[in-house]
Amino acid sequence: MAAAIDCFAHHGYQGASIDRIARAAGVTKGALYYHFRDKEDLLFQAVKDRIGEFEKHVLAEVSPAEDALTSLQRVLDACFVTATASNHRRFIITLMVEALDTNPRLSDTFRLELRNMRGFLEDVLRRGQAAGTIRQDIEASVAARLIVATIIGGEIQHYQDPEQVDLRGVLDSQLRQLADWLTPRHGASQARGERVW
Amino acid sequence: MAAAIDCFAHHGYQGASIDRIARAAGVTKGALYYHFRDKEDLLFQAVKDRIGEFEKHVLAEVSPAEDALTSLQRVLDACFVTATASNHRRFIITLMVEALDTNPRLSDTFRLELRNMRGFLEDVLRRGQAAGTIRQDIEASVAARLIVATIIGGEIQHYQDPEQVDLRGVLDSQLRQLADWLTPRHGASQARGERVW
Amino acid sequence: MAAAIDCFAHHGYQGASIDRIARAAGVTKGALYYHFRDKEDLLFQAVKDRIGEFEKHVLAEVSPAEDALTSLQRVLDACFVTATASNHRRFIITLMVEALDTNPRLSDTFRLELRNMRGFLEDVLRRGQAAGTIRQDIEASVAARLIVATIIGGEIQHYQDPEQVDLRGVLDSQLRQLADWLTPRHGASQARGERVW
Amino acid sequence: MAAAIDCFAHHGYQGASIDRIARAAGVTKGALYYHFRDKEDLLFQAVKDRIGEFEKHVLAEVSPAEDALTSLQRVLDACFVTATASNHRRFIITLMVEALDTNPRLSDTFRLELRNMRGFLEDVLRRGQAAGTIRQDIEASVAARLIVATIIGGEIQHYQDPEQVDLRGVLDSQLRQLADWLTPRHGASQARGERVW
DNA sequence: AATGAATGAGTATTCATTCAT
DNA sequence: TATGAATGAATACTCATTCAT
Repeated sequence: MAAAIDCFAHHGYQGASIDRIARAAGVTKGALYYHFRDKEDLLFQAVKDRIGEFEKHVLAEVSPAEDALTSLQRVLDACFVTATASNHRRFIITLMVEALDTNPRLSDTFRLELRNMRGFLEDVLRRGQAAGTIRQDIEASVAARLIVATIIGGEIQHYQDPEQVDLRGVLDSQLRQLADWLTPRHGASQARGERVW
Repeated sequence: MAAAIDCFAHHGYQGASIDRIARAAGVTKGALYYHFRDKEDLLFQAVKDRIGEFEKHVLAEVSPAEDALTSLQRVLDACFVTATASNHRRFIITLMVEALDTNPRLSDTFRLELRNMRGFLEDVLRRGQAAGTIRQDIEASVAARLIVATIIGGEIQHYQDPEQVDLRGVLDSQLRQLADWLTPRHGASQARGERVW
Repeated sequence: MAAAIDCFAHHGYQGASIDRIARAAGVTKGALYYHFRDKEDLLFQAVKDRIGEFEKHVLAEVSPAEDALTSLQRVLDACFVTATASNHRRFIITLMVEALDTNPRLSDTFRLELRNMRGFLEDVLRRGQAAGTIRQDIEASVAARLIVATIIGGEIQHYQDPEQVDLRGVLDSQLRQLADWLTPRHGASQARGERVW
Repeated sequence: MAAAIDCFAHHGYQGASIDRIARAAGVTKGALYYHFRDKEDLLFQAVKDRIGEFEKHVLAEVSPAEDALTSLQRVLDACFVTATASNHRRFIITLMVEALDTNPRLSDTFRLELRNMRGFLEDVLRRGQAAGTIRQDIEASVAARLIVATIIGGEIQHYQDPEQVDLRGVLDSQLRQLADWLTPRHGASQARGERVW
């Protein structure tokens, strides 16, 4: 399975041949087919495995009690760890893009995962708004989309150009930007309580 | 060529067979091989074509004289147009992710393009800082990375889940966020002129 | 196609590998796949070809004007020729039995062919009855079934055991039996005109 | 073994995978290989089992003392029972045709069985001729071949097209035809004792 | 007596590429 | 310029068989 994830992460679904995966795993193709129904099954098991692991990681780190910005930091840290320690974020991003039009069932899985992630962030932000640590005039769902966008876009830039784009740096600056933007101000529009988002 | 771009955009490089491209183009495989050395050549011509077109589009729209935020809006609009009118942004994003490990030469091309784009945005921001319309305490290069990240991440979320993620909406909210964040404040830290980014 | 028919006739559908057929035909597998969509397509083309040829042969030999028994002889002769000169009857019988449960579409084709053949014989017999050369008390449809049964059964015995079962001899004796049985008698039951079949 | 016979009967030898047989039998492949040397061994045991059972059935039903036509009826009845109650006739016919060229050893077995059957029928007919209930001018061996032919041909038509070809009906009409044909006449040629068969 | 895991040769099929015409 | 036929290597997958346990 580890070998499969590695191959999928680097070559994509179509590019990772069963032959290569088997060789990487040090077994024969027959052995793979004994454990997995077909290539798609292998892929799905791998995807489920990794998504589950990521969600577990996030849920373990983020406690509902704490401050919204701290929670945000925890999520970004989880992304960093799973993106660098294992190659598992890359695995997911590579396959998500490849699946867009080619594999509806896989695409469904990823769509659901991103929805979950946006939903999770939305909750965090709403709790922050209730606690008064997050601006009221920002729509949580819109902000969640922006956060997810920056994470994905940052990761891709990093994979593309590790020399110029340091993932840690991107995530840190992103967090500072978000803190800057999400924290209540003491200016005029805020005082009037208008919702501009 | 249009047929090739379409096939590549939807099925990726590996998934788009010469046969399918030829059929989509209404010619035979032999005809393709008369005009292009091989599949990779076809891909490169397609990529060059589209990247060039996008850059032309942006450069035509953005005039160096105007306000930084207006320029930013122009860039986002260009992204929107090329992402929806043709499928050419999707073509680029799909192939960029697929190429990451599998095609170094193609990956180089995309790396260069993203560097260009970040450089372009950096220039715009720096001009804004010089004109005083953009906060001084933000590092232009870091902000450029964030902008590119949100664009790419927003697009991917949109392709993934068009029902829940409306590209126009994402880009608009992104522009408002950037305006909010990049515009000079009249608070304390700003006054002191510290650079926190 | 000739090579394919030969392979199918001797090894059956499952036993005839594309590899073997291609080698027998002196081309590569790719060439086969250029001309036929898949193995089943190749089989169907072959079956259609041979069934059509057999039917043409029979229809060319049998003129509606002539005596019923002469027509019968012509049909049996056609079976003999196509069973020995080419291997095409064997091809059909082998595949018909193999297809029984495994290939519904092919089985349908064969079902239709046997129905055609029974229908054809029925017509011949009915014309004989109308002309008074065939007993009235025999139901044409039942007799048609018996005739087809003896042909198929005779062929199979011949393929099974060519030393002991000479196809020519079986068909000849069969014709004599049929003549003996189908020709009107001058005995009692016949005089009374009862239909016992 | 029952599961194997069932699988072989429906899918043929090549089409019945060890896996499927094992699953149908509710055991693992390993268990099969403990009891049978290989797939061919399994097949041979199954064939021997069924052929033996059929012969026992026939011999138990047919007593040498009785009338030839009654014996014939008994044989046809045995065919009917073993063809419908179990699927064992079908098993034999399917495999017999498949084995023709592909499995010489199996083909030998079937050749022997058909020879036995023809020999058995020949004996019955000869006894009938000795007793005067069967026409003298028919060669017993030729008639035996015809009888076997009609049985096999009738069965195949029935398996092929159960809606149009009712096995019971075919066998009944066949028996009546045989009775009609084999019974001594009181006409001219018969009186002269010529052998036309 | 039986299992579960594994093997390796084989199967149908695809696909980038070539080439005579 | 373009086609149609062909190639050969690669691909996903199957299956009879083996074997340690």
